[in-house]
Amino acid sequence: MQFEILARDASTSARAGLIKTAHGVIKTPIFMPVGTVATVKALHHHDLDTSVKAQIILSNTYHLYLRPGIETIGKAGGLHRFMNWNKPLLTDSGGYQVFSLAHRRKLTPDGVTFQSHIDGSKHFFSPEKIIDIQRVIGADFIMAFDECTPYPCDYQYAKESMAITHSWLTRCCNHFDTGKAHYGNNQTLFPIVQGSTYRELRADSSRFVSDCNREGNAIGGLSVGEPAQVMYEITELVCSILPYDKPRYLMGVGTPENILESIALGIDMFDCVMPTRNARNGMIFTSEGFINIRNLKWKNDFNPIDPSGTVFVDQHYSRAYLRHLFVANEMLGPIVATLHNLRFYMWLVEQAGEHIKAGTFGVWKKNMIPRLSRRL
RNA sequence: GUGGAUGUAGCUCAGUCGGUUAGAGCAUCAGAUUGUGGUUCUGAGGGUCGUGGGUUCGAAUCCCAUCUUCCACC
Repeated sequence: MQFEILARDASTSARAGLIKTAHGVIKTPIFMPVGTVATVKALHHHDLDTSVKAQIILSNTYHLYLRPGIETIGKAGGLHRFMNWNKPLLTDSGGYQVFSLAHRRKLTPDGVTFQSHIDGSKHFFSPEKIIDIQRVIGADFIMAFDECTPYPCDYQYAKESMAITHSWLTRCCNHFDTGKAHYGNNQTLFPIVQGSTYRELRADSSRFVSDCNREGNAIGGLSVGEPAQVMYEITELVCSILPYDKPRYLMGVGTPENILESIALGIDMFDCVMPTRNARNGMIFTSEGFINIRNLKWKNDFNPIDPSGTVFVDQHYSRAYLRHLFVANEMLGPIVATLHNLRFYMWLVEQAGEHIKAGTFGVWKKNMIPRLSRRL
């Protein structure tokens, strides 16, 4: 993996660049659609590629490990071949899922025992095992095993949790460095900064992560319920410590507003379920605000879904029709909404990149923020 | 015509021995959703208990009349 910064904004810490991987080049800042179980729900690959213009998608170690199982992924020749997606992939380590989904989990310094949310079967994840699994999956970007602390989180717990995450990180790096990729293409391991909302812990964790000297770094444990202002303050602090010349990935963020604000703080990579999950529940994000397409006020609105949208469904279908699809519980509703929302998110980060290169990012962002967060 | 059954929210139905402000599912309306358990989750509006009398401290509930719908038999 190689990272090149092409331009930086004068009025903020935003930057635009390129990440080169074995499966293609990614323009940053980038939004990565979430495809938890080796599918971006509601879309087939052709639309994801040519309509959404996704450059990289994210999948999940915990989910793939439980189903279909690592043996199947290995026999397929890795996840790229299994799902026939030839662009870059990133896998989350499963740290987040073990704590948000699994039952009866038990955390020890060695790792985590837990029961599957699918069938209750018992499993054990250690840093070494998570690396081994992600080697078999074979994504271009793989994540260290961590604990994502909840919010609020008391200081003592956050400190102890961070210490465990750091020890796991050291083991992840050692195991990663003594192994090699299975399918000939290089993989890169991103460590994750934790430390909850405590500046002192976040600074410690940022230094620890920086000292791992990996090709890129991630920030975890944010957007878990804390006020947006707290998230921005922590992100700013962490970005001031993480190396400037490596990609920074803010995990799990966020709303369109969150993304623009975080780009301004120096973040290059994002992933979030919001555009896809909310699409399936009828929430449409646009450059003029967001709409709940199920609302009665759209019943006889025959205007395009998004007049300024950049994907064919935006002009091809009316709001009244999309509302009808949702009210009738037709599967085309979530398909159209997901296609729209993901393309909007991609458009948003593409625009951010263009404005950074043109030197107009600060003004553009200031103009966009109040429009993005209003309800239509 | 006779006998039986039926009637409670927009729909389908609960409602105990007569006892607090008559409930549920669906539908409607609105809200939520941040490293995806999402056809999900939360909330709201909606009632002359067919109608009219009666008994009772108190009736969706018991009694009488009447109307509706359905079934059976003449």
